[in-house]
Amino acid sequence: MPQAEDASHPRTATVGRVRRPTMTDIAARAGVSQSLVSLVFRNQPGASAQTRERVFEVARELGYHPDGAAQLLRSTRSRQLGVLFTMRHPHDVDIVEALYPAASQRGYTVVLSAVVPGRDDQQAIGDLLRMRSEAVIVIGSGASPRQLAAIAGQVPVVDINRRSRADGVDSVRTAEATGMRQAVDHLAGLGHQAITHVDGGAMPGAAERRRGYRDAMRRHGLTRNINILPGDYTEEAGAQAARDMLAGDDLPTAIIAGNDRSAHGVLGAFLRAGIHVPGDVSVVGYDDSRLAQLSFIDLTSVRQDATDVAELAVQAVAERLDEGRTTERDIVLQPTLIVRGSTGHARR
Amino acid sequence: MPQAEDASHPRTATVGRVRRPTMTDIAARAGVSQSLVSLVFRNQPGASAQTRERVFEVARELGYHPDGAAQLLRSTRSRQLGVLFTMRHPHDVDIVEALYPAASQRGYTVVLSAVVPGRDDQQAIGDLLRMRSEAVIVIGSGASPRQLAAIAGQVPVVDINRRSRADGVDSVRTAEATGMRQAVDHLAGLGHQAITHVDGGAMPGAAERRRGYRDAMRRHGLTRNINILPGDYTEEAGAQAARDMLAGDDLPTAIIAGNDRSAHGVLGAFLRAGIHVPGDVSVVGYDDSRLAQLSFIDLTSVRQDATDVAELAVQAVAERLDEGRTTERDIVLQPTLIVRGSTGHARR
DNA sequence: GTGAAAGCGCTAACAA
DNA sequence: TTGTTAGCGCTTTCAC
Repeated sequence: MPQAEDASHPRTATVGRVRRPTMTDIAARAGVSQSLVSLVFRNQPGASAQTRERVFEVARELGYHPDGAAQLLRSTRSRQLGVLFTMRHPHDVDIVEALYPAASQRGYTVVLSAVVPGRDDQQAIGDLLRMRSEAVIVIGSGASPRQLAAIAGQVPVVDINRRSRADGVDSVRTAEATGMRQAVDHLAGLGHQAITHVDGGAMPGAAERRRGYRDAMRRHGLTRNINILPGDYTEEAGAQAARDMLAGDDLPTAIIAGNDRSAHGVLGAFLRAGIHVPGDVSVVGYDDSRLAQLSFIDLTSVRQDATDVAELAVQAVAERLDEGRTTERDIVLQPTLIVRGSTGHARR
Repeated sequence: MPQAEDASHPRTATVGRVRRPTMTDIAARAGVSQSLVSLVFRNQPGASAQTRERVFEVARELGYHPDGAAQLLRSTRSRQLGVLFTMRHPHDVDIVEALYPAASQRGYTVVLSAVVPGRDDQQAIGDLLRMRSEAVIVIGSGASPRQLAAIAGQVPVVDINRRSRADGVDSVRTAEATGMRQAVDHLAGLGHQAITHVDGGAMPGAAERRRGYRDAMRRHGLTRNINILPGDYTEEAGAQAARDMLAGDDLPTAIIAGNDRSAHGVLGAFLRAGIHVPGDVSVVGYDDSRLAQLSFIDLTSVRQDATDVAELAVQAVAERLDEGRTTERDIVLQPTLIVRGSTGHARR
């Protein structure tokens, strides 16, 4: 965790940056004390309207920007929430976007740290802690329970879309089983029996969705029709699964993909092969991301509301930070099936 | 710019966070001075191997994380590059990802700030400056030249995918005209004459692509076939344009979309309508993003290499920060047409 | 309504 | 090889 840094790029350099104006500069120019300037910016009582105006005016003249490092250093609280994310999944992006207003509502600020090829969870989390994040919100990352537990020892952690199996880690997720049941119910109601699931492998929530699919199929007496194809939440996995189905002689009448991206791949591969959706095969996605909502995709999908997820995640964090909760919470949302044009009556 | 903050969420709170271990804590426990600990972490010469080891050991015991705020405050340089981005466009995401290694190569670190609904460029930039970003890299944002020029007065700014029209702002972009010419050449070579362009409206690079399309068409003696449909780089705009074409009686034999997302919409709407690509109509995208590369989309696209763009952007910044360049640079990359399965001989 | 002063956790120059 | 010292730009008492 503590790691020596590369010393080849010195922090002090010859060229570097010019000095930015400070509160002291403003104070000098406005003819007041630096502490008064601080007070004004913090909107605290104790300065005359005239002084306030003068301070703002000088600040504007000087092009002043508050120095976050100094604020952070001096303050006991940072009120910053660290967000760990990848930019791969549209639904994750929706959650990140929704976190801004959710955090802001409770007086928190968001700090982003991306996991990208060549920059793993560990580094991304390190950055977040270095920046004094008071909590870490993890969105669909590959961080292990062990890793998360280690962070949770330092700051509250919320794992999104995955049941937390680590001590001190809260989780916000949807009732995957319910979502899958809704999907299967919907399809069964349309007369489908041969319903195949393209799963998400080891991705967050995939195991629960798989289980939910199995249970729902059994409940409908479709045990013998249970069919799970391996996938990983990507378009290519969905497309590959679709091609495999086409290559076999057992094309199901309906497919439930592990997520929307996978469904997109299934849809694309089918359309290319001249298979009509939903005429020949019905397709259901999961997440109800932007992708599902596109008019030419028009995908029936299990909706996980990004706004709700974001708000509950921030709430979980706030409960720990502001209200002193110390026990784990596993927050489960109820998903809703959004029926669109990719599902219809079973063929024949 | 200088703005009073909301005082309702105090920086100091009752519950908040526990104290994190500091260098002083490590020093005390390891029986050395705090400055020696600092020296060890900075990997500077002047500490015995034994001391180093002891310091690291204690740090691990204590779960020490360096305090970025303090480092930042104390250091003359932050070596942080602020990146302004939205998460909407796959190509932008590719650039963000590529910026990490590019920055790291030159000893810089990346700080992200997202523009999302309800959080405009101004706020996102403010955050970046507050965090002591030494430069701002702007990716396909809606920030006005005026805004960018204002920031450029404080720190170097690189505008990606858009020709900088602001003082002190560098830009990194591809030769849009060349890209469009390659696309038109390719299509003309396949016998296409009725080549329509679905443009990107006011989006970055769209005007140049439009112009490039017109010029290329003229060069091929296809002036009378010039046809530009309004768009905005989104799937829905592409889909709408496709539907409009289908509704008319003038379906072109080829379409060049403003970007891959738009092409995706065109493709989707056509496929839905039973139009075969490339049998009936050829489609070309722009960006060569992940989307274009998907096997079931397989889109011929004008490639803008994200890695190159990222490296040149960081280079431009480094030239200003480390080498003292003060004049503007407009860096133009040559794009390459990547031919895939969405283009073929003109019908009839 | 205003100012002086202390100190957040570090870096960096200097002394020992 | 190690320790001392002085801030970085702010927030936050506590005096005036």
